[in-house]
Amino acid sequence: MGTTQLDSVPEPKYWHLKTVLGEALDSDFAVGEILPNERDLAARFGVARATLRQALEQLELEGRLQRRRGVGTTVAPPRMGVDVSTTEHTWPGAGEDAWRTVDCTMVVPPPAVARLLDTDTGEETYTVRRLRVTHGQSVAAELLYIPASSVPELSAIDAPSGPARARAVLRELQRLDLEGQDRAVELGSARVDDAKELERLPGAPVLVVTTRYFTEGRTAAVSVATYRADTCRLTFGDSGDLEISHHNEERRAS
Amino acid sequence: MGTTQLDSVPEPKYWHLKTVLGEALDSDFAVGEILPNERDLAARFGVARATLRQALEQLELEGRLQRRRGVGTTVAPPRMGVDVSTTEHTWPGAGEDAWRTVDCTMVVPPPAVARLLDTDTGEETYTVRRLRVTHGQSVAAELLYIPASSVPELSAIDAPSGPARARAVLRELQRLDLEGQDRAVELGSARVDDAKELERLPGAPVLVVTTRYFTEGRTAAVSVATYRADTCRLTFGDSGDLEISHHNEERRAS
DNA sequence: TAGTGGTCTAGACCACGGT
DNA sequence: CCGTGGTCTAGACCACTAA
Repeated sequence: MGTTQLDSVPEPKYWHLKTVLGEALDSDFAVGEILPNERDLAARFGVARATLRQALEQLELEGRLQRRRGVGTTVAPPRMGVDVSTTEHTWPGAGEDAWRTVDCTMVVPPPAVARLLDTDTGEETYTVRRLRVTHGQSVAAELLYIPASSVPELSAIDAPSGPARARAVLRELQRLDLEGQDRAVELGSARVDDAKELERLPGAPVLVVTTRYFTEGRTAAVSVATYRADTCRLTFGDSGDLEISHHNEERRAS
Repeated sequence: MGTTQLDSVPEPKYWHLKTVLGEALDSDFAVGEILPNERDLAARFGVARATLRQALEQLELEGRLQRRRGVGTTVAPPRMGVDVSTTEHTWPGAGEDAWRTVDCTMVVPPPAVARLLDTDTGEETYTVRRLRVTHGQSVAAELLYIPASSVPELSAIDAPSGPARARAVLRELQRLDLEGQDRAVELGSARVDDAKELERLPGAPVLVVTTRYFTEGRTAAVSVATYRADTCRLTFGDSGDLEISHHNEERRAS
């Protein structure tokens, strides 16, 4: 008889639903296929729509579903691997990387960034906006903060904004010796401006990659890049094409 | 009068709530302090409890709050930096790293892992369970999959499980030449067993770090480590002690 | 036992995308 | 215009923790 799992800890409905739906996605649906709408699905499973939505939210968080208002819920393709390795010791914008430079403004960086830059809080920095596009999709939005002291040659010119200015700042950066960089990844939620660039709703889960660029023993620039957490897998190294599934298999001892 | 924000796109209540609460956290609360309970807060802001909860969920996702059933909602400390840099070319378990080895079982790896290992689907592998503890907190749970072919010396022994067995497998691994490793990070939700180890509810957001260990041109082992996304910031490099805030400041052009 | 957060319901209305 | 997902409500009960 073996100790058959006592239902001493009954599984929440949405959790069970998520499992069932996940299995259905594996067996009965193709990538891109649209699911029945939420009201129908809820009725079919005999739960309230809010409960069904809780399950769908989890599956979306795991990158298995994509939901768009006014359209419907579709089966998401596997996450794409996005290389964020730090091996190449280059400044941002060097060579032709995957980033599209959008514009440049003078901005007072958030306190946390100011702390990294070791500038006075309230001091403005050049702030370059860039977008990372891969396979025709916007996967990340970045803000690059560069204190004026890092690019002294630029201080004379007056018009401190616009795409041309952005490229000028990047060009000026590359004249410095890049001594190193370090990187951190954490979970965040998309600010309204990032959300718009990434074609997501505000608050959507994102992976925030913070990079410090060092030169002459100090921090010359700080980049805060927000990657779509639903569609991206960040890779460090030469494994951009490996495929990680999103299944939630339980451990099965032999 | 300046162009006062037309409410052409009215902000959702929960989003506005999140902003207000976030500011209150900065100014009026200390780390560890407990907030009023959800029913009181909802009443105070004149919204339904579900709406308030949506705001709290976002703040928790950003690592600013911690909620525990039966206890209350507290202000979370800043996320801790956890080093996951790949620079040290060592096998897992070498030296004294931050991992605590728990046990070892024979498990059929999930298909995605089997694909990385290039084993037959359905083939069992040694599976070592480890826990990463930092500052007295469990921050990550790992499953290390090692095909029997990677540690041929072990195949004779019979008892294939237990902590002693786990250490034996790791010891055997370190006799191999580690030629390289690569790493990927993506968002996931905690499986029930990981959730228990991490003292979180099932489905809690986690950062999944997948590492491949190479030897002799093939993949000798694959590690799948799930880190608590609420309390951890993964660092790559020597920046373990830098502090990134979780604020959602908007860009303010000068 | 009292109080907390977690789950669930059955409605309602809104914002958006396509027809 | 209709159908979709997104937001919101006002309840209810459950699971957990601590006194």
